[in-house]
Amino acid sequence: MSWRDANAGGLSTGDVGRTVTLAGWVDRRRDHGGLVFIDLRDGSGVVQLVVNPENAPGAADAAHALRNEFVVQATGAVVARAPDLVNPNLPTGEIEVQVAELQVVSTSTPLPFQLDDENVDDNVRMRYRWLDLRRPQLQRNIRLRGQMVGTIRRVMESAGFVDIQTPILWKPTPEGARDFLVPARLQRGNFYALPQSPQIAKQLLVIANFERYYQIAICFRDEDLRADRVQEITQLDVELAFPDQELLFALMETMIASVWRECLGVELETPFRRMTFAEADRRFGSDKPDLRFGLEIEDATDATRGSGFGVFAGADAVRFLRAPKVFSRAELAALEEIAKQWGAKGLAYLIADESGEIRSPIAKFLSEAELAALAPQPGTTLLFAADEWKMTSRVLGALRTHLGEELGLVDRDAWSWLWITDFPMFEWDEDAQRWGAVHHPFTRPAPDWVDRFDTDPGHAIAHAYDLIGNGNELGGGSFRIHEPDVQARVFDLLNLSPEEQRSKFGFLLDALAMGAPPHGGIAFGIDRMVMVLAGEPNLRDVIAFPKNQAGIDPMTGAPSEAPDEQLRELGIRLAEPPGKA
RNA sequence: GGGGGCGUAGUUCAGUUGGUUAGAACGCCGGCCUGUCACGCCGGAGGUCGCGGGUUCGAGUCCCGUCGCUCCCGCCA
Repeated sequence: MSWRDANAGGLSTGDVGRTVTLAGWVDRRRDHGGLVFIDLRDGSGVVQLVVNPENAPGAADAAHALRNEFVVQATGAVVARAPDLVNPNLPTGEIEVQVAELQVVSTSTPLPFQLDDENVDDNVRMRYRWLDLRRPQLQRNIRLRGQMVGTIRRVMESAGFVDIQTPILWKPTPEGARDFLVPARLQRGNFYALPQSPQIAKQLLVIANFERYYQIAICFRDEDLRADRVQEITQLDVELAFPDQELLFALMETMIASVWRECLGVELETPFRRMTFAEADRRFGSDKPDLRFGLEIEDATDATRGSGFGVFAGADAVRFLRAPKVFSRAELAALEEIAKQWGAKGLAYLIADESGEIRSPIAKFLSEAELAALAPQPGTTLLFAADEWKMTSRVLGALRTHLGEELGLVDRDAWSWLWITDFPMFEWDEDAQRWGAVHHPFTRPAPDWVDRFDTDPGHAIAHAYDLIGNGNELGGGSFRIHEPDVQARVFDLLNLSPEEQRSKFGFLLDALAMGAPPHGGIAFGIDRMVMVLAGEPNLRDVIAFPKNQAGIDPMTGAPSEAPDEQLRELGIRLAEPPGKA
């Protein structure tokens, strides 16, 4: 006997007259005392079962006892509904199944929350994730994710990339995110680390003559969490020998376009737009601008050089956004809060109301010429940041993103794809008092910087790129250093002593010295890609079994304390009693 | 490490200037119901108001502390 010979959601008027056996979950039961209606749900959708005690008394008895989420098996004839009984809200609403036999396969206790309740606390949902996952929205997200990964694999395979797994137990890395450490029982006192990315492993594979490598890899970072940040992320990791940027970009655009075509039926326009980091910073105050709306940053530094407003006159940069709205006092206060959160000292504004009248606490300090240069149009508010250039970018970039959402400027039907190129290579780390790599220390300088990046690290440009989708950093990569001496010079600049270079990256330097081809690649955040694909604001809703913001899995209770015996075996003694850090 | 928000029934929430027995909806349980599709109608059960302390004749409400969750900043090569 088979459990079923049809899918609930797959039935249509073409099946009328067929006798089918279905199995699935009771989505809802409407018991009229005599007639009982059951919405039967399986992975394909929902269909209405009708149980009539006159035709099937046994089935009717079973039907009265049904509750939500019971698992049932039903056999009956597919019939067309009378025209006045058609349910236009249900894809299978033109038909129903007249039940002849009905079996309860499995019962359910009362549910901790209603599956159709959109607003249940995340932790309750995660605690009972198997229920949460039954909701149509999560079904869609998780199935979309599987479909996306399938598409990616097909595209990568057909382009000649070889899928190679790299170790989960790897070597702790000195730079980058905090490692998840794993005690090594066989080497007491020593630790593996879970990989933050297969970066070095994939470089070694290409050096090993696998000229096109890819992997769907899980990467671990022990950092604080956000709505769009989790500890274990899934990456599409790609590397190729003898790289050509045009080739790589085209391959990745094909991959993305295939995903959007096959998963959403959307044709993306390729090639994607490109912009240098400097241009993105200047126009949008961001290295991941959302181009589904305009609202570009304007520069008033020169116009306010001799301003009567001291803050403007003395600032390294004066830049502003021209928001298409006359904000209220309360709204301006809220915007200033956001600006301050991002590091601004304040948020100067200049309102031109509908009649063109200027309202601004700073207007009285501004000359006619300054006002003319700012050219405020009626019905707008100019929002100013006056600070060091970097801070004005940061603040106005954040405000721009906020206003894009808040004022409904974002075109919801559009897809914004953008390559950002020519990133700076190094960044001065104020705390550590040394240079740090913007991308990672294996990133190659741009061709005209290879010889001199260490003489002017503040201006050196890296051969690195990001792919931005709807304002999200979905992918990032670079060309790598394949010359041991160049790699050593980067390590020197990053203040790694020769001894550290040897102990931490000796194997990489050795490999680079034994016939390393030029190589480069890219990695995409699969989770974020699904998030953008599905239009989900929360990363946890595209992950089957996520953890909460404290890194706890409310379902399993992980992480949990280790028994003393286990710790002894590992040679570990807790310096402090278990608890929060 | 820091800032904002939240914490009342299984779930989502309301709860007035501090005042008698803390409410609603959904869910759950029982009964009725042969065309519903968020079925309907009648009845019922269900609460350590996160926890601890304080003020008060009296605290869900005010004060202090604490814990948890969430969003954000730092951090995330």
